Amino acid sequence: MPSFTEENYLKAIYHLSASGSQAVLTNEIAEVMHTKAASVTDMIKKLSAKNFISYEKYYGVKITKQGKSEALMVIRKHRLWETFLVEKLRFNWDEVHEIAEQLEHIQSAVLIQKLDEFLGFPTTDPHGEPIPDKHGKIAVPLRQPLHGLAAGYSGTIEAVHDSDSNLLKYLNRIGAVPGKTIKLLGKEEYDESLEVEVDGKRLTISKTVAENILVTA
Amino acid sequence: MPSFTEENYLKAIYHLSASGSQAVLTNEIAEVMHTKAASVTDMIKKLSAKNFISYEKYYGVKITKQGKSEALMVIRKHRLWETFLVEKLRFNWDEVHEIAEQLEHIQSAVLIQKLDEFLGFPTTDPHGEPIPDKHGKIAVPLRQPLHGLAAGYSGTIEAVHDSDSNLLKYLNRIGAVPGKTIKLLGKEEYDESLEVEVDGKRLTISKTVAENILVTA
DNA sequence: ATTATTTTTTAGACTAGCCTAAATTTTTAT
DNA sequence: ATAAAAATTTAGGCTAGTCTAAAAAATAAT
Repeated sequence: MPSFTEENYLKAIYHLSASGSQAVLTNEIAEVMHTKAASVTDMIKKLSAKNFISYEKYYGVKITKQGKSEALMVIRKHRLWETFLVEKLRFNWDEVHEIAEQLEHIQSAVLIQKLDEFLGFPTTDPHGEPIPDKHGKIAVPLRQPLHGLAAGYSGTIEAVHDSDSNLLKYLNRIGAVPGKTIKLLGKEEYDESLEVEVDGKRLTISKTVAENILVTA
Repeated sequence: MPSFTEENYLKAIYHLSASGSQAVLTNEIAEVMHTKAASVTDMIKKLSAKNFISYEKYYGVKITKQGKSEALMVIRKHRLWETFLVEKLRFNWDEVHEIAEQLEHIQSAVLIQKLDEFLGFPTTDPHGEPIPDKHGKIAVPLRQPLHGLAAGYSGTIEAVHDSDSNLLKYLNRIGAVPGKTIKLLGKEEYDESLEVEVDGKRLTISKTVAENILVTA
């Protein structure tokens, strides 16, 4: 059974593997884990010995089937708990990430099964991210950052990145939540900010924000 | 903020303080923590430095106001989560202890407040134990082990000790659950087993079991 | 193609929490 | 009252996870 720390590393490596199909680099892991490269090297050796990743010195890391399965279970737990917190305990969507970071490490298969059932087997979490099923199967969402849409086109908001509370508060305020239609009216060349329409209202959003809004065309 | 381990030690010391009004001994702590006396001495020093306990070498340990408050918050969380698991997730009462041992360490005051509200501000957990309120106030239950009742008298079951799954399964089977009336028909001198009546049925229970059933006269 | 820079790994050290073995203090028994 | 036994503490060592500083390898630049 992996430790809390091992689970967090696996999650990070899984996410880094998803974006960018190359091997994952030590410094990339160090960055997202807010730790130093030397610490990452140590952990890499441990995870490698447990066959969660394959590792070649100075080259990088690839996640194994077993490692992916482990990571997906942690992600499943995280997203189910987030759903619980919002749907049942009436948390706002910007308040749940930190708490779910703790809850995702609770060890009990039957707990997660019962929680899933209690929630009515949800398929997405409050930020629109797909919830892996009990076999670790996850729907591959077809979507792109709002920024990638061509001017004049509309999209449906599928998901938003969940870890920044301030971003989520802002998105909530402007009504940019999953399910909503958003129209890209135009791009400003200078700073790549976007002119958009949500809920019949026109507004300008920065490039940074646009990159965190995921839409389907 | 105390670590998981520190919280577990504090809980143990709190419980040991409650029974027996003396100072708590190193070996007593070692026993309930399933650890060695040397390890306990180390931890005692740490908890003492943080003013959760007062400590005199070779004499023993007393819990401070601050330590008691900390322990009561962990107990509050444990009992609220147990209530959640049984009431909402439909766990049996003998399956929740281990999971609550993990959940009790989740750090978020607002989570516990919202959980409490979600559960309708329960005052006792599924085993009949009182749940401390958000200020750490706990109802002092008036009760005694069934074993202490005089022959011929009846009592209402208030609570049962929660940590042994097999005991709980057995108590459930014979109907000895909180709220029920139990009558002590007689004691067997030889092995101190008890003849009792629950649900109109007569049965014999061992001394060990009787000690774990807490009744009010 | 050789030097400079960046990335990664190794070496050595630290804290938390645990252990065993030995020393010390307290308690019990004679 | 002193010896024996039990309880407790100290000393030293272990693993997990982290760090800094230095060494080694890979990449980029001249």
